[in-house]
This record gives sequence, structure tokens and C-alpha cells, in this order.
Amino acid sequence: MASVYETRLPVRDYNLATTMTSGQVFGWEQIADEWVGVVGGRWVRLRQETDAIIVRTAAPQCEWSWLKEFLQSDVELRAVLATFPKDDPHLRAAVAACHGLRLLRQDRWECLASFILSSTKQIVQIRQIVRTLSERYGAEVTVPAGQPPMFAFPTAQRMATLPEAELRECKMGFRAPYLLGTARRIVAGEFVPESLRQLPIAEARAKLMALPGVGEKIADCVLLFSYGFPTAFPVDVWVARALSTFYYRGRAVKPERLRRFADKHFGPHAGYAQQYLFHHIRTQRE
DNA sequence: GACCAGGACCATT
DNA sequence: AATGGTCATGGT
Repeated sequence: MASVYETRLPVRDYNLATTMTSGQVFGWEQIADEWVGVVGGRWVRLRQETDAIIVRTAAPQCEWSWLKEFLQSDVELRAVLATFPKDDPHLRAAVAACHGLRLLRQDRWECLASFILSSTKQIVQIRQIVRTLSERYGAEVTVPAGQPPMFAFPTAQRMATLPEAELRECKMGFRAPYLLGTARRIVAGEFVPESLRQLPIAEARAKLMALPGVGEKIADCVLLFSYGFPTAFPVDVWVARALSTFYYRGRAVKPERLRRFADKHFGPHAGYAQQYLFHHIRTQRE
């Protein structure tokens, strides 16, 4: 197969814009009807067509499995949705409102770091911090002629060398020591991101929660968005409110209990259900 | 200006 | 085990 700069990934039930704006990834930029980001150190530009995603890279590629993995474009969404409870009007409404919403499969460190930065931050602010970090400390990636410069998310190795004050200058506030502490544990070999892949979800979650700045919620984001544990179910303030309203008559229920409810109620792809509920309530607000 | 944001952590009960 | 305060920063 010849190396090429462009390809066309056939997709079904895939809404790129909905997926990119659903609070999973923070490093992608929309330019007109296209999305520009970095995957595995490669500059990538994506454009949605009805039944395909048009891909442009800066360097010729001889295969695209790395991108299909990120986009999860081979996942049959219908098969996932078919596992949802049939008699749940709230989930049904969310699915109807968010056609083609997908879970991506992100780089583990970038996902972990991004969500350590996410606590009590709005998504627009998380995006701003991630962009600043990348521009200041990330590797510059090759871009096509005429394109603006682009930077990868900084590695844990680079991050671990930085004084806390420099991280605070990226506006991450009290999260700086958390991020720094986690980066240093990775560099020291005390936390090996790849080692979680084959573990039972409870053990993987426990290892993540042992990191500074990582509690239940952030651990579940990382388990869902970068490790692909299908039942990981992040309970943030939005999801907690929605579940409480929909299934507990507005009663306040603790996140750990909500997670157990979700496991039972939403089934083997509870994480997908979570993403539909989250995106739906967030886009219906006001 | 008050209130909130894809929370975690620590000190008290 | 269960609350309550605290931690930065910016949007609405």
C-alpha cells in the first residue's frame, strides 16, 4: 500500500463535532468545518462527511490503525446502543439528541494529566490550560506547509522537570502539585500507565486513585476515555444531578452508590450511557 | 458580586 | 464513615 497524506475513513453513526465537544478531549481545535489535533505525535486534520471522515496528515502514512484506534471508528455504535435498557426514557432522549456521539481512545498520559487539571474547572478553561501547556512545554510537530505551528501535549518526563511555579503560570492553580506529583511518579517508575490495561477495573481504579489529584471521578474518566473500560462511569456534578433527578426523585445520592446503580441499570456499556447523559444535559442547559 | 465549574484532600466529628 | 473547609481561576 502506498504512503499517502490523505485518506477517507468510512464511518457509520459517527458525529465528529458532537464527539469532539463532549468533554473528553481538550487539545483539538475547530477551524471552520475541520478539526485539527495531534495523535501519537502526528498532526491530523479531520473533516466529517455523511458516511466518512476525511483525514489529512503532515507526513505520508502507510497505515491508519493508530487513527482508527483513537477515533474508535470501527466500533459498531448500534451494537453498543442495543445493550442499553429499553425502558429508560431519559437515556432514550439523550441518545436521540446526540446522534453519533462516540467514546474516543486517548493517549493515557494526556488523558490522565488533562483530567487532573479538570477538577472544578469549566471545559473552556481546561482547554485553555492544555493549550498553554502544549505551546510552552510540548514538542512541536510537523505541520503541512502554510499551516500554523502545532504542539503535542508535553510528556510526563518533561513535566516532571518543571518547577511548580511554572505550572502555576499556566493557570492551573492548586492542581499544579498534583500534576507534578503524578508526572514524577511515572518518571520514577512507581506508576506504569501501561500496566493497568489487563487488570480488573477495580484494581486499575485503585492504582489510579493512589496518584495525587486522582479521586474516583477522575480515575473513571481515565479508565473510560483512555483505557476503554466499558463500564467505567465518571460521576461529576452534572451526572450526579441528572441521576439524582431521574432515578432518585431528586434525592442527593453519593457518587459511589450512583456508580453501582449505573453498573446494574445501564449494563455492559454504562460508560457510553454516561457520555450520552452528560453531553445531553450539558447541551440542553439554560 | 455571587455563584459555579467533568474534585481531591485534609482536619474534624 | 461522614461532613465541612480549602485550594485557583475564569465564565456567566
